[in-house]
Formats: sequence, C-alpha cells, structure tokens
Amino acid sequence: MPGAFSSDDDAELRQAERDVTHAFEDQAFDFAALLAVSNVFRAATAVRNHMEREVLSNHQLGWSAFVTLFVLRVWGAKESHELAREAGVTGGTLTGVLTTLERRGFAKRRTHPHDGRRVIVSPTAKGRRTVDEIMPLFNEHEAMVTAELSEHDRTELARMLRTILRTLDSE
Amino acid sequence: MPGAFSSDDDAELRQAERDVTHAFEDQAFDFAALLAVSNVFRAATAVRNHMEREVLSNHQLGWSAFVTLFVLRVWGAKESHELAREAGVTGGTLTGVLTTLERRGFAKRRTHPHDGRRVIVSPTAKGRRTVDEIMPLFNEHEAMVTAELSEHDRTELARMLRTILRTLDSE
DNA sequence: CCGATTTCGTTCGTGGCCGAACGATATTGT
DNA sequence: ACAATATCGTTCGGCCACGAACGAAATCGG
Repeated sequence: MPGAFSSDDDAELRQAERDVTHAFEDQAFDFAALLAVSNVFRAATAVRNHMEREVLSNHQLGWSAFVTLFVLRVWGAKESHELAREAGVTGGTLTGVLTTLERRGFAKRRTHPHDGRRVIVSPTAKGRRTVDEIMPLFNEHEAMVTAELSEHDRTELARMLRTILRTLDSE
Repeated sequence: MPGAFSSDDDAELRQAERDVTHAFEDQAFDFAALLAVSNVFRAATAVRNHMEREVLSNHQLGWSAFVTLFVLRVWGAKESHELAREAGVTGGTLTGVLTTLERRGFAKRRTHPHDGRRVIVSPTAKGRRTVDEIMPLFNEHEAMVTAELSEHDRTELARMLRTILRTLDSE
C-alpha cells in the first residue's frame, strides 16, 4: 500500500529524494540505484546508533565488538581471518577489537598448534553468557525497528540485501 | 523466484543464517527481524568499503566527507546542525569532517550574521566540481552493486528502508 | 538591565575502521 | 639446506564516530 504513510518524517525523506533527483536532472543517473544505496547506508547508521545507545551501552560494548562476540557465540572458536570476514572487518581492525574483548575478559587468543603465524580466538564463558544476556533485548529492538514492515517485507528485504552482498563478494 | 541463485556466496550466506537460527532455536526470537537488520548492516559495510576503494580513494575522500560534500552540492549553504542531520553524523563528528573539507579546500565556514553561535557552511567551487566529477562513476558503481535487483526491487528496497528510518526517527 | 537558562559549535577521550608497511613464521624451488 | 617467496597477525597513520564536557553567545525572567 504505497502512500499509506504521511508523517512528517516520511514527507521529508521523499522531499529530500526529489531534491537530489532535481539537482542532477540533466545527468543520466540511475536514481533508483542511488536511492537504494543511499537508504541502505542511512538505515544502517540509524539502526547501529539506536542499538549502541539502547542496548549495547549497558554492557560497554561497541557494535563491532558485539558482532565479533556474537560470531564466536554462534560458531565457537575460529581462526582470526575467518572471524574478521564473518564480522565484516579487516584484519587490522580485528586486532583492536580482540584487544578490547580480551581486556574485558570476553574472548581469548591462542596460537595455532601447528602454525605459529595463525591465531585461534575463543569466546570465554563470560563472553557467551554476555551474548545470551544481550540477545533478547537486542532482538526486541530489531523487531521494533522493522515493526512497520510485514513479515513478507522483512524476508524480502533480507533477500534483496543478500543479493547485493553476493554481487559485491563475487568481484 | 526463491532459490534462483545458487552461487557459493549465496549458499554460504544462507548457511550462515541457518547456523544463527540453530544456535538460538530454543529461544523465541524474531528471526526475520534479526536477519533483516543483520543484512542491512552487512550490506552497508560492504557497499561503503567498495565505494571508498573503487571511487573515493582517487579523490582522497572518506565516506562521510563525500556525503557531507554531496549534501552541500545538492542543497547549497547550510547551517551546521542541519548539515549534520542530513549527513547522518553528530555535531562532534561534523566538526572533524569540516576541518578536513576546509583543509582540502572543498568547503568553508562562516559565522551567522545575526547569531554568533551558529555556523554556515558553504561548498567551494572546487567542492561542487569535485562532486560532479565523482558522481558519474559513483552512480555507475551504485548501479553495479544493485544490478541483480530489478527496477521494481530497487524501488521496493528504498521504500522498506525509508520505513525503517521513519520508525527510528519517530521515537 | 542583568543573572539564570538555553542553544550553539568545538574539544576531548575512547574506540572503530581501512590500507599499507612490517616482522615473524611457513612453504617452495632448487 | 637454504634463499626466495608467500602468508599470517600486528602496527601505524589518517579518518571517522559517539557522547560528555566545555565555552561562547543569545534569550529569558524579573
């Protein structure tokens, strides 16, 4: 049902989109792609800030630290480069995140038994427990921010974003 | 058409989603919301990294600096707090971004004529020209990352994300 | 008028984030 | 064997990013 919403926020977003298309109307841009990409990033920033404020701040965890710890909770011990890929950060960033997680006692590093270069990261019991404590409230807020979308829409949204991720990965 | 894609990347993403649901299967989580939110953030990170590498690095601009400059290009001079909101950053962050943009000669600050507290930010001619130089390639990559989505899907994606943004704004 | 309050942008501390350069370790080629 | 090469995680410089604290400027209350 397009147009079902008429709040000021929605009107403002739509006006902003019109301004952008007008500013470049003489150029042959793909505006559907522009708006889709732009909104992906705006939504991600808004969701991330919301989660950090409303859920993660109580546990002194930033987004990346939580995502990393979440990956360890779901998949258990992982090697460093796998963990970085799953968490969506580079190796250099993961080093800093792991330093934080180790200092807080949420995870620990150990050297690979047969390869002195590699590092295996494990969650501690405290780390696993913390994720399990956070998840209910975290998921509650995930449901909240997507509350205006139907179940079908949320599934479609996840599918479209998977498509984008797949396109970017295969390059 | 679900299941139309069968690349390794897609299979891996779907397997990851199954692992997550399995790890918490005894809890009554809203997995559709979890996957939607998770994918929003993954996609945003992937797109941002792609754009910074493939497009923005040639101009020595980070993502936020470009977004800020883009806003100035479309809407012209703006007051600081409006600019921060449009660019999706806090005031503290904008100060740093503006320092960068001024140092590079892309924008400049001036004090409000009737209110010594406020600051008005304008794009320089160089700043506007730079955005116009970047946009064609930038939009080409935006089209590329959404190439697997139909025109209808891209519009729907933008709409769903607007819905999330509106939900978060009205709190 | 002029103190109290509000509203600005900036500064500061902490942490995240990338890519490039680095050092340590393992593997390969001969 | 052992030098060249490849592959790890870490370090480093630069740029973001937030919230809290700050100081300057405008407004409000009386």
